[in-house]
Amino acid sequence: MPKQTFFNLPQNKRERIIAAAIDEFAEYHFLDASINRIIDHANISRGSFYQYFEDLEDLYQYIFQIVADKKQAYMDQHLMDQQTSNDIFQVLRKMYQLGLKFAEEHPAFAKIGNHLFKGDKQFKLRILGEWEEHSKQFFIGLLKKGQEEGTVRQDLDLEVASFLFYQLSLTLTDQYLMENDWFENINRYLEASNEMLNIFAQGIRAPK
Amino acid sequence: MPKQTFFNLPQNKRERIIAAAIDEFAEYHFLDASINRIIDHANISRGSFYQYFEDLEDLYQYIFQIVADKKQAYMDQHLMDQQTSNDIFQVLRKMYQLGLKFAEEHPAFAKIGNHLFKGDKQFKLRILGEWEEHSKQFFIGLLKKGQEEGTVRQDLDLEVASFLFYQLSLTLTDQYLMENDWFENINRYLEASNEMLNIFAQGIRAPK
DNA sequence: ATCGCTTATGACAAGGTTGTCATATCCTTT
DNA sequence: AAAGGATATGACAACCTTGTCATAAGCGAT
Repeated sequence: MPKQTFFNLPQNKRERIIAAAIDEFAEYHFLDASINRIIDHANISRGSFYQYFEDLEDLYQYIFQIVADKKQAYMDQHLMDQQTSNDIFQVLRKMYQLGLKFAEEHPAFAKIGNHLFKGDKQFKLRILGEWEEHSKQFFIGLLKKGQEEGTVRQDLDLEVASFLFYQLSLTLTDQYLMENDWFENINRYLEASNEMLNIFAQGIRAPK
Repeated sequence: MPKQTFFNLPQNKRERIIAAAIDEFAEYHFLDASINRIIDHANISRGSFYQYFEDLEDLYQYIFQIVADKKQAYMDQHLMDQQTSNDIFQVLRKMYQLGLKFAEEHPAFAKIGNHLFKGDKQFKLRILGEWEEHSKQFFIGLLKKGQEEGTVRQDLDLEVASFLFYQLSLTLTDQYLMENDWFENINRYLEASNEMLNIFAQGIRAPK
């Protein structure tokens, strides 16, 4: 957590620092980020930085919390507005869509997340803690529900399917943020996510 | 390409340097690798390094070529030994399997490739050139053949399916090399790759 | 053994990084 | 206005990085 001094700062200065940090962490993984670039960009002195934060990781955790909150709020908001259909295929479709749209609307935030997921495993664990495990369990729960309702094959390996859904949503966002890697534009990515879910749906659906 | 001096070296010294470089590039992406660590590990002086190589990228390209050749040979060898079935699902299954087994048998090599695929896009392009595009076209060709034979749905978006196959093989290897991320051991990964292909197969197969 | 080519060496410059600290400035309260 | 606490500053040490270069050592042929 940043020191009290940071929160005493005039709003505009605080925001300048936050903006500089977001830019830095969007471009570089935490382990490659530089305090020098941040203080240059934010126009504060080296000494000040250490008056506000313990070190770079202190700042990173603060920024990452902002990102995580933003994404959480985004998902909550948009998953609500349309009444949550009980169809698990609908839920998954919506999640993929929202993931991509969040990346489109908040590329810097998305890039920060992306660096974290792609980069050093130790660091990822330190920042995310149990989050990834929860996420995995969420997917498994969703699929289990599908099995109980009879819409998902009984013999499906839920762990594997959950791996598929989770990893592919990360890959999709990653590729999108990479810019013109596989697909041309956001719409093609949305199309692709849809088609992928069609494949999955047909692939895991119970036979009639 | 390394300078002539390097190739004039006594074999054992050359191999010491290659081994040190492989270790370094297996642990760190090229952009994070350090000449200092390599020369320490190889027990040569700083000056010697520059007598053998233009710079670190010169060495990297040399090492990467070794890795690429090794993998190519591995694939060729094992795709041959069992007569190549014409079934595209069989081919894909075998490719996933071999990818994982190569990573198991040659973890350092696999890690080097992995760093390349996960890391900086500019650098990846510089090293791989058109390779990724060829790879993509290979998958598309495979699927197109399936469509012509009537085993793959006509309305399948081949670009998306190809994305799926390509990215997932990378993800699978990546997760395996990360050690005990999703699945416990190599066998569980092989199982997972099989189950994933079952899902895909059912997902893209033409209706009877 | 001396000449000459090849190889080896580590000190060095120039640039980057982080964290500290003595000093200066600002601002509020008295 | 003066005192005192909070904030700002940039020089500095310590450590890393890369690439160069003058010098030294090895080694084969004459």
